[in-house]
Amino acid sequence: MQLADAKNQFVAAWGSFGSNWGINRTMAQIHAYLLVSTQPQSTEDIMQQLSVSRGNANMNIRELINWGLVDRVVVHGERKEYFQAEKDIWKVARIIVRERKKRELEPMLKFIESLQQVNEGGTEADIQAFQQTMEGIRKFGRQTDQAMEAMLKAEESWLVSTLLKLVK
Amino acid sequence: MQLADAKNQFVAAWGSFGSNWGINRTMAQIHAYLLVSTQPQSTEDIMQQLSVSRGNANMNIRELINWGLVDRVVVHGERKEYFQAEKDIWKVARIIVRERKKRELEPMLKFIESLQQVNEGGTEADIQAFQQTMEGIRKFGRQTDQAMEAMLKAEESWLVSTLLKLVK
DNA sequence: TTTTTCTTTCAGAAATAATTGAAAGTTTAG
DNA sequence: CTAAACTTTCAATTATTTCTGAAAGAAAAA
Repeated sequence: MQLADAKNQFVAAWGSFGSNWGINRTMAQIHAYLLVSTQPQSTEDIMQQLSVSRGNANMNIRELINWGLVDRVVVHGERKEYFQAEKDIWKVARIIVRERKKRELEPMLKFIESLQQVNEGGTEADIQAFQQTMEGIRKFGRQTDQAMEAMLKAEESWLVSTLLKLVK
Repeated sequence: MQLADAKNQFVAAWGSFGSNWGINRTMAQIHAYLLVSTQPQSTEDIMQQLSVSRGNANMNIRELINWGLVDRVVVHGERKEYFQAEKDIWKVARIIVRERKKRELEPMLKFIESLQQVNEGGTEADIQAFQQTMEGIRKFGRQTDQAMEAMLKAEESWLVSTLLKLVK
């Protein structure tokens, strides 16, 4: 199999994988493209390789930098900006977990907790049922939060080395 | 706080939370609505409460049943179908993990593995760099897959009780 | 069988999200 | 300072996803 074909397939697949998870296609594709580029790439390179406009490229590169998945790098003697992706997949995963935890999980948990203050507008039993449903979600959310926290602090091998033992 | 308000807020929030994760808004809202309903609800109920069309309601209910998150139930003496959601959040989480693992993670892993067969079209170093990137993703994917497998088999408390120890 | 009740389908419409590209803004070089 | 090189912005356009509602299909009742 040809290297160039494999890279193209990877970029396309990463794009559609991303959109299944609420990440826009172009952002995921740029990330994939930088992951399989050996050299830092310019905006022009990205526009040309992925056939996207300058505005689109700029916006999504910026968002990737924002997440901490991509860095600007200076290429000696060149004026324009170049970009490269973090290649260590474990670091990438940690960044994504950290960001989604902060941006989505934590606000959701606060919200659920605020809903537990219900105290009128229904029978005792109805209120209790609602509170229990919220409590289930809250507990699960807290556990997920703690698990993510653990992952962020743990070593690369945390998952398998400990969980496999657990299953046995 | 009023019970009815809390329920409405929950439905709305769950809908927008879902769309951040690639789940369509109405599907998430129907799920949320059934989660906070004490009685099984009919299609009519759902249409009315969420202000959605019959087609939309039908389609998303079916998809929820497909995932295993919602069941059809027979209400004594009634002809039409009623629906209720699984209320145990841990069961819900397991179902979602199982389905996404099957639908997305496993196919992605197969695909990445297929890309590791690259063997021409670049310098030795370039090919190696690509293969290493793929290997990183593959390893991470395999570990995630195993962790999910562990979760599916483990008890409710698997996350915290074991991972917190790990962090210390 | 015929009617009634309920469920499913799907083409078109509406809503939402992503993208373009030209213009404005910024930075560096001369 | 002025021009050139590069980056950012954003209104308008395009693409994608979701939703509607009427019609067709199915199942139960009469």
